[in-house]
Amino acid sequence: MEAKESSILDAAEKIFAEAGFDGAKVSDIARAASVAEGTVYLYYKNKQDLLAGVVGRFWTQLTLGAEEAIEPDTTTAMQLEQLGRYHLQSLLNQFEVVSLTYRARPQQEQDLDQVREYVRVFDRIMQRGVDRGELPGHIPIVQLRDVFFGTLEFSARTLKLRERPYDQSVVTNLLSIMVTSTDTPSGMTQGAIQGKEPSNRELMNTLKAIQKQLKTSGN
Amino acid sequence: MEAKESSILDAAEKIFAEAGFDGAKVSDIARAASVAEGTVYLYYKNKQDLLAGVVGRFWTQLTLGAEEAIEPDTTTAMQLEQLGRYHLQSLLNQFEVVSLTYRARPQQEQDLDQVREYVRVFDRIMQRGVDRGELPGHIPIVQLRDVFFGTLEFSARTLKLRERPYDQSVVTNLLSIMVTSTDTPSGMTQGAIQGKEPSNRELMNTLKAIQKQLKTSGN
DNA sequence: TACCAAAATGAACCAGACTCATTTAAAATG
DNA sequence: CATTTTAAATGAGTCTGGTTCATTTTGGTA
Repeated sequence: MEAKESSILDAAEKIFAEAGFDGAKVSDIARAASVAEGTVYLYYKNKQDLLAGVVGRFWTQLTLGAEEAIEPDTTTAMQLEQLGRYHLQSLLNQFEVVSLTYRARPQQEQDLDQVREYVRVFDRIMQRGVDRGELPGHIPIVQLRDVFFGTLEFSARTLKLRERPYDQSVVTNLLSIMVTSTDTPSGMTQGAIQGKEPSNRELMNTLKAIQKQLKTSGN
Repeated sequence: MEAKESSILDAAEKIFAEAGFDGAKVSDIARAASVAEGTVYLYYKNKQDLLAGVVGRFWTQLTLGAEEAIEPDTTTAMQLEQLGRYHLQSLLNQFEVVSLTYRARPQQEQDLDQVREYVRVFDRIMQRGVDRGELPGHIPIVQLRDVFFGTLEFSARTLKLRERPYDQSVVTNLLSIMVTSTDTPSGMTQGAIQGKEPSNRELMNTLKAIQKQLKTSGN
């Protein structure tokens, strides 16, 4: 039975989430899945592996959701904002599962390929942004990725800690510094420049210049 | 004996670092500290608590080091850069211990007051920066804090994962987006504007204007 | 209905965290 | 110093909970 495996995962997720990795007993998980203790080990090598299963599934689903949450035909800034919202919201909604990620085998190991997969969603958006000239390219994408996910994850923790709900401004502000313009809604389409407003591209260039300016002004 | 407690901590740090929390046996730690197993429990309620001790001490020392690493009489940008360098370097040097932090009782609990203490170093720098008008104040410090620490922590992981050494550009780039000008060395003193260069303050204002511009241009 | 392989079971096993009755060391007392 | 008192340290034994595996159950096939 295929369904049994996923029923075990469901149970594990539930128990892990409410008791933490150490607090969760395999016997409890087995009971919650209406299965004998030994059966769990038919599907997962050990408790650690079971955790990896739960966490892996979470990130896989997250990837699917992210791809849905992003409109393919909008600006990079907009896409980033969509991903940012989605990501922060997910972190908050499933905070316990996310925390478990850190219990899952310290880095390395292809245990968490799914996380890597998820991260690619971001990379694709950024690469496209650079190609379209919508992003100041002076900071490598890899670094921006750490800014993006690092910030959101820490923000989520902060919000949880203070028992605050989802806060849109976190995303907005993050993007304001990453792209130096963000919450520009859908209206801001590529070619369309309206009225006497300087184009975003122009502003972006000015900005770039200013930044260079600032960078060399000291010393 | 006071020294015994710290000798236990030393042993624990060593064993935890090389075997991870689950892999480390209390008996090994005891042996490494030349102490009977029961003695460990005289000083620490349980293994978890022992871990908290190790991690706590680490952050306390980090705080001390940070305060040393920061020149009190320089610009905010400079101080941030100093803290950034110091932080990233420490994360890399003591990566294993840092990772253990996440095993130490999921948030809440005053278990990790020491971390909170450390974070204040950042807050003080920022608050001073705002007071002196050296920072664009439109993003709350709390959020910038998450940007700062979140980014650096994720960057450290990335570097470790790719087996790369300390990379100064991470800090520089981070600050370039946070302060919109950073690696301005000590020369950039408050009042001193030299030559025909526009002052940083001026540039900052222009920037702010542009950002507002961009923010409203769409829609 | 009889047979077989795969799936499931749970009692038994065992590692390792934690306890506590006993021993050893240190301080206080006279 | 000898003696009592108090504190610190010990490690054998307890106990919890993850993991194994001989046995049973299930589901399909001849």
